[in-house]
Amino acid sequence: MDAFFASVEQAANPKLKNRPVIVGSRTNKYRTVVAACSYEAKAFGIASGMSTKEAFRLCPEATFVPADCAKYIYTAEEILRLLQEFSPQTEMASIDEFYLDITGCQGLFGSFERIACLIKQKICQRFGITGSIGIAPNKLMAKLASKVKKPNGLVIWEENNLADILKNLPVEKICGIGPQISLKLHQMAIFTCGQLAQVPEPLLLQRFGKYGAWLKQAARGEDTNIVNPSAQPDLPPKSVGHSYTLEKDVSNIELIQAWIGLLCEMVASRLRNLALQGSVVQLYLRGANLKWWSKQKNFTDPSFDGQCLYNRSLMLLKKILPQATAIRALGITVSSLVAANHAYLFEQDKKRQKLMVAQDQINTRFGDWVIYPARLAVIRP
DNA sequence: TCTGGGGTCCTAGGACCC
DNA sequence: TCTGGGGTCCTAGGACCC
Repeated sequence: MDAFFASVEQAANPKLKNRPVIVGSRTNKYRTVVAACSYEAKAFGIASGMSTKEAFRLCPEATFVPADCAKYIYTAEEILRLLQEFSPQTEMASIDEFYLDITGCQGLFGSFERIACLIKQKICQRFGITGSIGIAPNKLMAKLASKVKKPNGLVIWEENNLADILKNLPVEKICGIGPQISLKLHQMAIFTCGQLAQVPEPLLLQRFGKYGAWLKQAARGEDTNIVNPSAQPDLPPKSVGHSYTLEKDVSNIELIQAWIGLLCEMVASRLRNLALQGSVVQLYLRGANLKWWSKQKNFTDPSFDGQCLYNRSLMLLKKILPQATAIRALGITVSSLVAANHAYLFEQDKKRQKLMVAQDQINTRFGDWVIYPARLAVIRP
């Protein structure tokens, strides 16, 4: 999808149409970055990942819209259903990316090009937004092709043209080659996929480990991944976390603890909602100097109780705190997730379980965090 | 004047076991 | 007193994605 979050907001609110729109994180308007921006905003030089401060410097008249993830997830799932009418082999790869295996679908809908046009037309009619489509022999190349002509593009690559297309393509255009890998490749005087494809595999294996074999394949436009309809985002997650950048750097230990407590409650309530619990707790802190510290520990006994996660986090905090002074941001992630177990032996655990259920019910009914543990009151006045 | 928040996967080194 | 070879688990950290 093109500028997905911003496009959805523009489609939902006519006042935003044809205007520069910046979608940013809901929690904090000032210390945040651009999650998505409309093409009208891109014309000012605004891009995803840029700090909102910089974005407003480039375009003071841009409209800021806090991200409304529920709206985007709903739209994405509706788009998925629409795409499934064209091929059952449809995979939702992220909130705004989909893969369709349309092998053999020509009999039903016509040529590949016609299928793509139909899809674009239906999405536009139904949601008032546009997407860009790439058609190629595999997922890696289709994704690349889809980015060539944004927005509202359609690019078709044939197998026998791939070598020509890749010959002068910068390596960093390939999905999976990020800033660090491309820097290393540049240092080896490798700048294009054509050059990368010529490098002897043993050299790549030596420099990049098993990743080297993948690099060589990718540079040749090869990709063995198949469109996997079961790889839907509703598979249970492997970790659940929350992080938060504070309005101002904080040195007061009680405030830091309270923020950790709130994040633990947020993570715990999501775990309960997913019917999961986790034994590994990771605490990470970011200092005023932007340096990160993190500690994790496996507590073996999994939990979805905010109080328990909080106590565990404080043990980790003790190990980090001597190195950190003023804190800019903090985060909690729980992993090693297993299905939640509600069979409690002891009366106190049964009571605690009832308390958590009540807390979740109240917060679901009356809004997030109308009720929370009293120790968080210092940051939730 | 400072770059958020949600994830996944991989590697390396150390502790520990047989 | 010194020692190999196989393995698992834990923790830290890096790299990537949207």
